[in-house]
Amino acid sequence: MGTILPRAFFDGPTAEIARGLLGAWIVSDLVPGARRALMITETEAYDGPRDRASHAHRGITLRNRPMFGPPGAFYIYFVYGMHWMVNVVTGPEHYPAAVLLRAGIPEERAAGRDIMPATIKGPALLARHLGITGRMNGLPAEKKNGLWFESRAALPGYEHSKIAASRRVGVEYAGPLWSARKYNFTLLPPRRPGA
DNA sequence: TAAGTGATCTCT
DNA sequence: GAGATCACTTAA
Repeated sequence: MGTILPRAFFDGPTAEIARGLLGAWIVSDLVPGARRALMITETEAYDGPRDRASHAHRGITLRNRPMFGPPGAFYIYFVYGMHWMVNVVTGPEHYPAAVLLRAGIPEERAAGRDIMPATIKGPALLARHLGITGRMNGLPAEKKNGLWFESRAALPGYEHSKIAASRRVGVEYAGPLWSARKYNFTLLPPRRPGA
């Protein structure tokens, strides 16, 4: 059990929150019969109206509206006719920004193994693993909504993990300046597997 | 490397 | 209303 991250956690600079979420957990009661949790290992920041990689760059629309709303809510959208993407909204209300959740380690595979735990890698796979669909769009991350964030003790081997910052994935359309921005954050795995 | 898939957005 | 695009995944 961990401490639930309050809404205030998300009311700050987006890149900072994207880093802060690494090693934190997202917990879901959305899959019938089993609580699922992932330790977050990869995030991306989409920060403000000038970020040309962000859906909010061209102003508010029906789809991106949650990005303009209060921090700590989910922004979830559908792409390529089959995939759900999960973001959590950051920054002050009316400032469009969010953090995309791209990868995590499932707790059931992480516990008590001496092998390297398998990572759920890719935003659509992460969403599917946690049973997340568009019905969570715009809702705050709270336990009563079945999807929330927790701070917990680090997984074995991850106690002193470093963070790598690199370019965001799949945003070439944003042009050289914004696609080169190092807004992708990855929690580096331990040198040796397990603990 | 390319197909699959359909909502969304931008232009007519 | 039409056409292009897409913060991806999987099979080859």
